[in-house]
Amino acid sequence: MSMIETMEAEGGEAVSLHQRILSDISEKILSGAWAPGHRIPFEHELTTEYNCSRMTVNKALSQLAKAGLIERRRRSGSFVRQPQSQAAVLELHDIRIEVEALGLPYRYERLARLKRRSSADDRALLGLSAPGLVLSLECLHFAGQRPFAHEQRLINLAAVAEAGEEEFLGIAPGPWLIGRVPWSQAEHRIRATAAADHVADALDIETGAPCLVVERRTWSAEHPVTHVRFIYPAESHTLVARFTPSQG
Amino acid sequence: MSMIETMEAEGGEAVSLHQRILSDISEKILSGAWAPGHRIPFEHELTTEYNCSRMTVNKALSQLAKAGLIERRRRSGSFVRQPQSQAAVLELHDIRIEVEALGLPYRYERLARLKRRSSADDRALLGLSAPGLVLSLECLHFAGQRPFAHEQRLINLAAVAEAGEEEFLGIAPGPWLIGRVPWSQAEHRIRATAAADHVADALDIETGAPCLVVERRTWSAEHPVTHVRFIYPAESHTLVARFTPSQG
DNA sequence: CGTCTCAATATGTATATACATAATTGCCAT
DNA sequence: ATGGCAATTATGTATATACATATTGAGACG
Repeated sequence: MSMIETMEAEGGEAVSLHQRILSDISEKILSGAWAPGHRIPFEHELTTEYNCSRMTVNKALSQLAKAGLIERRRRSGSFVRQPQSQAAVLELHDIRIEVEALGLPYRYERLARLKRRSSADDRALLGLSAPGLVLSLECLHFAGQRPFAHEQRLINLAAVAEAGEEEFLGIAPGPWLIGRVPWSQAEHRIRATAAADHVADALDIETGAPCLVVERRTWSAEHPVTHVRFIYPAESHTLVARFTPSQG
Repeated sequence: MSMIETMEAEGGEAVSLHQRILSDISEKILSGAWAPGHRIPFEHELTTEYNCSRMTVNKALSQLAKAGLIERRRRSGSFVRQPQSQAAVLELHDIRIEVEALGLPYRYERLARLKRRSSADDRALLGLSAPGLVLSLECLHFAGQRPFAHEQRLINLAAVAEAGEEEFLGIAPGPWLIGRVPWSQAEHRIRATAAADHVADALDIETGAPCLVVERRTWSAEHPVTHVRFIYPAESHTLVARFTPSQG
């Protein structure tokens, strides 16, 4: 009776059962169909519902528990946990606007520009699988006399061909892209780091000084568009995000 | 020959094998002993090293892969991924969950606790206008053996009187508050900084080393509830946030 | 000399089974 | 009633096994 059907689980996609259980239950929880506190079916019941072994159900539920969506109690069952995730509103920030909000004159400078075939690093940053042309840019943003942020950017020319003809001397890549490419998804990574020589020079700070790094990847309809890394000298910059719980 | 020894794996703690494999490998990666790109032993080899079945090893490695610490390639093996730990969405994050998602044992320690009348600084941080009682806490969160985050917290006792009776020895203030106080608004500030003496000591890093600072203020129905400042050693931590435009 | 095929290999997913552990239920004796 | 002691139950962890699937590497062939 062993008949491993990794695919085509009764007319579906080519997904593993494990995945299917996971998404089914996540769906029910995130959609609110199963409210916080609700007891989800016992492993035993899911076993018959999905016609699989307890191990499979158990693995999926354990993962949901680790992700914080459910809470498991021996002898009692598994329950939907209360809060829910809060969407972060970190907005695509425009450095010019930030600087001008401080009442300081904004200035932009393009340091370097290079069109090349994507390296493995480039592809990793952009999330590309196949090689192709990319545009690599390095820029500086000033607030008054002082360097405010260092920008290192990759643009996937397969997605935005016209960028290959632009020099980016008079306009920063951010505003240029926003006007041209509708983005459908973005991912931010925020961390602290010690300034490397190269960047420290550009920002006129000491090598090793703490900096805030904001990296952003943007997709347009599943196509990777650009990757950008902003480096701000510490103390000069704070990100602010506000939340209101998405109701209870 | 089945002899499930959930405990006392050759003179150790009462930890599951699964956990032990997870922390062993995480430890090697996070400490740098296994550099990015390094091929970790095949499942087959770990099977003999830990004297267990492949399923157990497989579960642990799959979890590490999901946590982003390693990358698995069929026919080639499993490799340490480049950057560092990531995880942590920019929600109301629970440090315990972050740490456990890395497969490391979580430990919490309260360093200091002080009930006092609010100073001007306290009021500024909490956003209070009138003086009153506050509870000041200092805590440390560990991932395995190493300090993971330093927490400095103020609780407005006018809003949460019961907190004054709690020692916070067995439970961290975050989870304690979440279970008790419905929050209606929160504000995050994120920046980089150089570790001050005091914090560097606690985190076991060098004074002046770059750190990521996450501050959060929380309100419940217009009443300031708490202000907390988490300090993470740089490189050990990255915030990740995903967006999809909310259309308009 | 390139390329095509095939076997070997490491991971991926699933099963059936076994025993451990914690919590609740219910029963029994006091 | 009630305090304590099983029995039951649901989850937790581990094993051995089976087959799927992707990729590498070596050998066959045009």
